[in-house]
Amino acid sequence: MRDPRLHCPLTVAVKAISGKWKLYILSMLSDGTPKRYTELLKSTCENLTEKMLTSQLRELEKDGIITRKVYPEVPPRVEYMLTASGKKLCAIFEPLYEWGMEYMKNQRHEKLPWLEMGLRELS
Amino acid sequence: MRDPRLHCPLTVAVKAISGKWKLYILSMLSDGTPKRYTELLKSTCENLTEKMLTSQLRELEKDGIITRKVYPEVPPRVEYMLTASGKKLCAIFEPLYEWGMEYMKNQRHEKLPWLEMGLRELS
DNA sequence: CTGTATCCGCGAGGATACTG
DNA sequence: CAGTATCCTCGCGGATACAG
Repeated sequence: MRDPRLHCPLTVAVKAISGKWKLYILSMLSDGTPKRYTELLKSTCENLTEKMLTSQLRELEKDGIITRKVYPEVPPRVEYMLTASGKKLCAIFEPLYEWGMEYMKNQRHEKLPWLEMGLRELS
Repeated sequence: MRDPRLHCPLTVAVKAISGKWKLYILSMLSDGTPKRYTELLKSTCENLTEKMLTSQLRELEKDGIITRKVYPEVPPRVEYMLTASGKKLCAIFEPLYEWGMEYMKNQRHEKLPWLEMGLRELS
């Protein structure tokens, strides 16, 4: 907490979504239906490892963006979903998404199979 | 460009503002008046080094978010300002800023001298 | 099924010195 | 004034193995 940038709400907000897999997780949860651990782990073709998924989920939970619900069953079941704060956050993604579209057009990134894997458009 | 996340406009947008000093620079430029190199370097109490400032400015320029204008004078003068794209980006910061405020309230980060140094509120 | 526990490589970011 | 050029540190993220 020495870094005075962390006293800026804007910086804090950006940091909260800057983890490598956080946008992916958030986009998965943004449809409102709870998702299980394995569900999140498997629905990306990339090698999102268990350690990474867990660490990102823990940070999002600590930041009050998602909730973690454990069902006392065998085998264990854990579901993740957005909090009210997390839903507000996802709502802000829309204009950012639009900006990113413009950006990519201008930068002429290679032809766009953008959303065909994992990262879905936020409704 | 192997990372398929980079095909997602949202991810791309967040990456574009994720450099350590980019929000600081953008907030400095957001009032519309051009800023000189030294001006940006000095107006933070933290040790933002020349190398860091330069690299962040270069990336923002490459991403079409800011422009760099060199005046052929002695001593040299260089001014940075937001592009149209950069202004659109800064406009999106407002809701993010608001979200960050709520976040900080809930997290009870230490009492708030947030903006007293460097990072100013975006108008 | 849903996680920890280690170990490690790599690259963003930092310190310092030098320059047109 | 407005930058390069080097070198180095540090921790994020990845690979793999193990556990309740």
